[in-house]
Amino acid sequence: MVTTNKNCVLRLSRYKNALHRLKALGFVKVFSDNLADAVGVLSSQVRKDFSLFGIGGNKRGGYQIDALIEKLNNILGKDQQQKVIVVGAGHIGTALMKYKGFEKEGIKIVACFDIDPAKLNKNNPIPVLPLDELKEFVKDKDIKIGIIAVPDIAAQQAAEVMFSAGIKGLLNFAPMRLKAAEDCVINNVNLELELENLIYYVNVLNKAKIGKFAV
Amino acid sequence: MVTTNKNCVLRLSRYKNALHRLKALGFVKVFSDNLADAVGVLSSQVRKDFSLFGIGGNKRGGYQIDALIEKLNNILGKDQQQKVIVVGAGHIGTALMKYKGFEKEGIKIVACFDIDPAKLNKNNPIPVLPLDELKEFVKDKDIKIGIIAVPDIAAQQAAEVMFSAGIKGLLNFAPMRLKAAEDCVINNVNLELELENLIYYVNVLNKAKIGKFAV
DNA sequence: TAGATTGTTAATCGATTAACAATC
DNA sequence: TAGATTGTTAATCGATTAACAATC
Repeated sequence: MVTTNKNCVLRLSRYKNALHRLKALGFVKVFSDNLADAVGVLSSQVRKDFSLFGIGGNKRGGYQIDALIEKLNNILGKDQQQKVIVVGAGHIGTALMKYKGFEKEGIKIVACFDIDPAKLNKNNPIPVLPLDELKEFVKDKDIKIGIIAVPDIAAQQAAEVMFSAGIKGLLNFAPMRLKAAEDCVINNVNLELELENLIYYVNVLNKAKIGKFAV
Repeated sequence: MVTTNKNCVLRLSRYKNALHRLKALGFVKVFSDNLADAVGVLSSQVRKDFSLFGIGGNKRGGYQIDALIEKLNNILGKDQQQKVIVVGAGHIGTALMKYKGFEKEGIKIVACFDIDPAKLNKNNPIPVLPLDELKEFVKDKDIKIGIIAVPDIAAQQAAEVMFSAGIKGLLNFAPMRLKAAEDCVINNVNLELELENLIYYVNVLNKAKIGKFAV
């Protein structure tokens, strides 16, 4: 079997975004070379990625942008609106509910759940409901994707409630590794880790520079 | 020169976090094997990572947890508090300012900057100041790390203001690639991309399952 | 000492890049 | 047709894993 690694799928998203920009500029077809430039990879990488997903172009004619966008949208599940729930109506959960960027990507946060009665609000545009109601809601609406925005201590339990309700993919903002149920995927967004990593590289660059002047 | 890749540095953070947990459980020393279990890698990976950074243990005696934490903290720049600024006092910027998780990692958001006068607030525990004041503030306080939490259209300009003020590392929440200044690092947190990627894998798993039953 | 663990070297694995035949 | 571009195969590169000598 052919291996389609995670980076490859991430690149598909980037190609898709670049294609939208190129289309907006009036382009109708594109070569692997153009797309490579737009995304910052090599053209052979583009062609390789496409061939892994069975996406073909025309020898000497490149790729039709519209058809290409459609194929990528299909692969990435963007041909239908994706409903997502959030667990945790704290600062991050609330920011995500209010964030406008998801809409244009066909992603809609349809509800938030919390255990704190003070945070509940049925009448919000995106309702904030008691965690008890999660299971029924998710089953009813056949939701597959959830976001964890609770404190780390509550995260594993939140994950288990979500898995038992039928959620298959989690985006986890709690700074800890969660155990995934069979057949489920977890992507982690660990802000502390990102900043810590950034600090390391800034320090390294800084030391390299000081070293350069000193030597 | 030895290559210390990005994954390796991320693992150092994970080792450090695992060591804190082990220490809290009363352990004083640890073997590469234990640490590997705790983080979910192989013991040879742990020893390799340590050797890349010149961290040694005792043959047959493992590693002293306290000494190891100290070395990792030193490498990761955690021996001093790291001051960070945020640009953009929107939903995400505000959530980050209120987020409690950074403190225990020695990361402190010291100010936020925005162009919208309505968002300014000098008297906040974390003041929200006009973008005009960023440069002086950053130079004065010798801040090296910044977070971009503005809409994508404003992100590149925000980055340039920050670079020109002396910021060397950016955590970028705007869903677009930014051009980094020489000697600067950018880590991207692209929420749309994370969700899109998650949706792909959930669909793949789902199709695989249906396939399994159908065949 | 015997047994266990490190530190390093060699082997493997997987992803990226280069090369080029096919062909439009 | 000649030239350009795809699609695929082979080469390279880098990271992970395995193996094992050194040694506590």
